[in-house]
Amino acid sequence: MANEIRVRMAPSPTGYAHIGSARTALFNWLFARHEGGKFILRIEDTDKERSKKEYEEDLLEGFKWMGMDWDEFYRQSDRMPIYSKYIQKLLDEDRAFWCHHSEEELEKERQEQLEKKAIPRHVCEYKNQKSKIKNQNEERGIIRLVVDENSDRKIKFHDLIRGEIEFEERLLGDFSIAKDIETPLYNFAAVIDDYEMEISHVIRGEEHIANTPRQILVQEALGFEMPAYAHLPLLLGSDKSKLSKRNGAVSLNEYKKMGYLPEALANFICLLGFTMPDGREIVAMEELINVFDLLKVHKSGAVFDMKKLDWMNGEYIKRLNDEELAEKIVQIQTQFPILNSQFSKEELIKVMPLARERMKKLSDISEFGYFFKEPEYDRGLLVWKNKSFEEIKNSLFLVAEIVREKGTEEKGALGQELDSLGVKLGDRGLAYWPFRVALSGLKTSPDPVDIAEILGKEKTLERVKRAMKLL
RNA sequence: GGCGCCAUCGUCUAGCCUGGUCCAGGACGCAGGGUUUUCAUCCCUGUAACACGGGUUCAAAUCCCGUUGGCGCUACCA
Repeated sequence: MANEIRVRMAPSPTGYAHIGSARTALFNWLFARHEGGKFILRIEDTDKERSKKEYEEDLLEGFKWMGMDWDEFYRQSDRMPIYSKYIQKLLDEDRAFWCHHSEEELEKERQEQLEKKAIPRHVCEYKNQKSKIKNQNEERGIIRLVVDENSDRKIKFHDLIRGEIEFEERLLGDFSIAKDIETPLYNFAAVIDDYEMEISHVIRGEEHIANTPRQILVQEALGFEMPAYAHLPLLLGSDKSKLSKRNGAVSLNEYKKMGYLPEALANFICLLGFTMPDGREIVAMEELINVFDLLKVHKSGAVFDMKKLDWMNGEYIKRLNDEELAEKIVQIQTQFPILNSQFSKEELIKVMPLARERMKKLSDISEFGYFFKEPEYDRGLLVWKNKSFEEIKNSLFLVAEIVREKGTEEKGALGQELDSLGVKLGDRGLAYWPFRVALSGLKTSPDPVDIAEILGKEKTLERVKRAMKLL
């Protein structure tokens, strides 16, 4: 039991699930599964003002969508009595004290320190009068941990990814651990939870490195053992700053809406921080679990490149068969409509062979609306190179005759006839282009013979006639 | 400002620990070409990087020191 690997993802429900938290969760999960340990999900909702149930559900849904499962689940808000017990203990032992400075006073002190270029810390005079004030809880204040401002000790810890990291204890000051007996602050609650849940490895984002010495001090005050630490590199926006709503950290839901496959997204995110030993890039989660190694996680931040995500998503789409791809499109259509026209799954399946290799995202199916609805287009589009309307009309007329005679079922036969028509007209494009535009209404689309096969003889003929009328 | 983390093509990275096989390899992107009625797919070619300066060494992307730069933290948020 003592040696069991236990890791935790501790998201705060103060916003929608986004790429950054998904990556942290994924690495925790990967490590736990690789080691045969436990993955614990803990919702850090002590900030009552900002935490929302709605966000929590989004987080849970997002993680599940990405394929993660968890072995244990907690909410900090359900554990308040536990924190109170420890806060009281620290207070009783004079390891912590009530600070009665107002926020204005603290803010003023901070400003002065900044101006004087002094150490930005709060060394509180109340810690020396603690016995006098101890019982006046009704007086407005905050609870701080006693930290030796004259210490010459360095607080050290070993980071699995970065090696030894150290901070000077005296620079910390008497930092806050709780607003009151009932309300713990992050650096305190996190330590208590990690201890109580017997977390063996704390794997989190690099932005938490600076919090670590404070948490170690709390551990020491309470006599807890230090867990192993691993700080993941940051995920960056294209401006190289931490990925946030402003530079593109859209919520997981947005990616779902855009038609990214969870497998592709998860695969891509994992590559932003970890490289397969053999260098492969398209890898299933199961394989990643097998070879995952925290020690090989990268140190420097990685820019989230949407273009490469698109490529990878396209690769995943290409690996799906007609039935599977159609099913995924139908699913997303019911939640976030991506196609204006009505269609049945059977019709969709027939379109898949043509659409698949042209799609990067599921929502790209919207470019194939002409399979389900007559296209609208300008008649000028029907014109191939510098040919006249008469020539185009004639070409269409001959194409219609071929379709009437050969039907659309046998692509080979239809294609052959079109080829010889091309020879007859002295220009293959003259045979193909108007036909293709008549069917799709677009200047770029699949081969008209392929479109005709899916549309069927009747609809194909209708569209060719309609085009001729336009000319 | 203080403290900390990081530093190879535009981007993701391999190589660095155990110096020579690296005038630095792969992927995305981009450019050009081939196939082709257009597009996509596919194939081929090209593009482009060891942040800088010192050292150590016969030899440095790799080891050491310094500089610069980027980012993070610096809350009665997490």
